[in-house]
Amino acid sequence: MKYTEKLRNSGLRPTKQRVQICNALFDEKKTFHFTVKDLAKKIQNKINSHISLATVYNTVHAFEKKGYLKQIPINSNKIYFDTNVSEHHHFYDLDKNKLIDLNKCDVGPINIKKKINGKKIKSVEVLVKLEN
Amino acid sequence: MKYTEKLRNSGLRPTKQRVQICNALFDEKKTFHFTVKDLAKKIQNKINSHISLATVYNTVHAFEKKGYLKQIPINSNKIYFDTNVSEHHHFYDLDKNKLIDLNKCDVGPINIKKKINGKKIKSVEVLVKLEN
DNA sequence: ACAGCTTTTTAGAATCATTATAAACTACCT
DNA sequence: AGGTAGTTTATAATGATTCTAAAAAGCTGT
Ligand SMILES: [Mn+2]
Ligand SMILES: [Mn+2]
Ligand SMILES: [Zn+2]
Ligand SMILES: [Zn+2]
Repeated sequence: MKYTEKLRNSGLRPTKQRVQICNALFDEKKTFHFTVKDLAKKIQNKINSHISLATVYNTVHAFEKKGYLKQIPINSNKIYFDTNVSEHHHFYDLDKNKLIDLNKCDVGPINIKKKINGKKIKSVEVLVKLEN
Repeated sequence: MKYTEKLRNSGLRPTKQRVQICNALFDEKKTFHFTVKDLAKKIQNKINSHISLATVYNTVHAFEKKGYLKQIPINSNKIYFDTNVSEHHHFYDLDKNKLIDLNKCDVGPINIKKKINGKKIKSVEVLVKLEN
């Protein structure tokens, strides 16, 4: 199987559900943005067995912890995830309510001048809000 | 009253509740970050009358629409607001779960190279995640 | 001050995303 | 195959936010 090793290597048992979620997430030609609800629906349409919503939540969080997915910082009461885990940024179209990728090369280098004692920078993410 | 004109000028009737919310938000020496629940609690402690949580929600949203407050882009299922409406950015301390201001001058100029047809940029916000 | 009209406040209910529970099931090891 | 720890599941619980519709308050003209 395509994803059994990936899962096993990060200490996650390659269950049928996890492999199906991997298929939905990582088989696509293009990376994409999603909420857990979106993803669960997508999987139901793809396969004809049912995966519990709780399992999709659990798995998405496990994958995020392993770095297979990341969350997108945005002010919403829903959490948006990204299958593109490379360093990149986002446009947020306020009218269509849609996220659009900004590759790292689409944004000039970002220089954080302030330091916080004893803390190190884990990530730097830019959100560019768009209107008409 | 200190805030009646401000409210009236933006088409909001200066009710007792709105003025009290203004006091809690804008009388502080320093700007701050909050959730609506936080703010409601702060107000209850300050005054000894009660303001409905729904009113605090309504008012915070009205103020945001008028530009007196802004939301902070962060991946959380709670919405964080900021009384600092100037162009600035944020550190997010992942361990303490706390937001820290980055003044505009703490971050070098940000150059967005990509354009989206027919859209204009409303804001550019940076979130810098910190870990130990 | 008062009537008439509009906006606002309010308690409570409804909604919706997310997390917790704990029993049934499955993968893995020997 | 049997034992054990990890996983899935339906369902309940939680918690933030929004909705509702009736009561209260603000405003304008008299
Ligand atoms: Mn992406
Ligand atoms: Mn601030
Ligand atoms: Zn992205
Ligand atoms: Zn701030």
